[in-house]
Amino acid sequence: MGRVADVAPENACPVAPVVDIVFSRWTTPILWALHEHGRQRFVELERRIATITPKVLTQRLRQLERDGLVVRTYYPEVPPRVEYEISELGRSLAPLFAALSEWSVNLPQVERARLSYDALEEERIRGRRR
Amino acid sequence: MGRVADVAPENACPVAPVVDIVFSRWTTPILWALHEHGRQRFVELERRIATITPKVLTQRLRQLERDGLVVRTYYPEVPPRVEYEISELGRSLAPLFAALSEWSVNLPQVERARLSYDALEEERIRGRRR
DNA sequence: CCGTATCCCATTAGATACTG
DNA sequence: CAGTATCTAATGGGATACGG
Repeated sequence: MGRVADVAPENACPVAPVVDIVFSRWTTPILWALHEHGRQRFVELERRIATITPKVLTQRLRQLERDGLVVRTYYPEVPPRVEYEISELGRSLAPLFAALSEWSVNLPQVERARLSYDALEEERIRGRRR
Repeated sequence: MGRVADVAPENACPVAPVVDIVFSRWTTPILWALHEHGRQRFVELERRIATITPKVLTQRLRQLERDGLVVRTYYPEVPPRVEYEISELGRSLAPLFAALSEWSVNLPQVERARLSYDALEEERIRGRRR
């Protein structure tokens, strides 16, 4: 038996399922908005995230609701009112978001790494032309 | 001045840039593999991740290298040898990965939420047909 | 207000073949 | 071994219009 090939794909990276749930597209700003500003209506989220379209916002909110991270409450008034809030399970993500936020102190270092890499790239290309 | 509209898109969610860097597609299993099994060659990574194609693996490794999270070392031998390892900056992600790993205890709860949601959906649909 | 429906386009990934 | 090149398939998101 090999040391590598017998690792099932899903066991290769145990944190992958969590990433799929929490960091799939658009979910971070949505969860962040709900986490920071509490219970709010559809339009508020729409305005806060600004670049998101209602279609996509709906899709992602449904997904988060299905995963139990967000609670949707519908008030059958005229005009209708819908409010979204983070669930208890969603709130349990707080340490994760805190870790994420703390790591952002390293963003300048990433930026420097990129500049350095791009500079070397540029040099490599010019070297080839000679 | 509004309370919502004047928030710049990039400030709406301060952790978004970190997510883009660390949790873009395929980066999690790659960083995990390097974090868990240390310095290793291209083929080893390829075999470990199994479902990734060499093209995509190359693309993501280049991105991680450019962002300073991974270090690539080329040995001009025949046949050529290339080794990848996590950088110091990459290692600073450890607490983040730990938080992720800890949160995975909640995966069963997510699964239960999904089953519950789907059951209600099914019921709603059947209710409509009557 | 809170979405849905439809169409279209762009990015990304898979398949496959090939090279220094 | 460590990639690159090319083509194609699919997924997802934007624009727009409309409905309960």
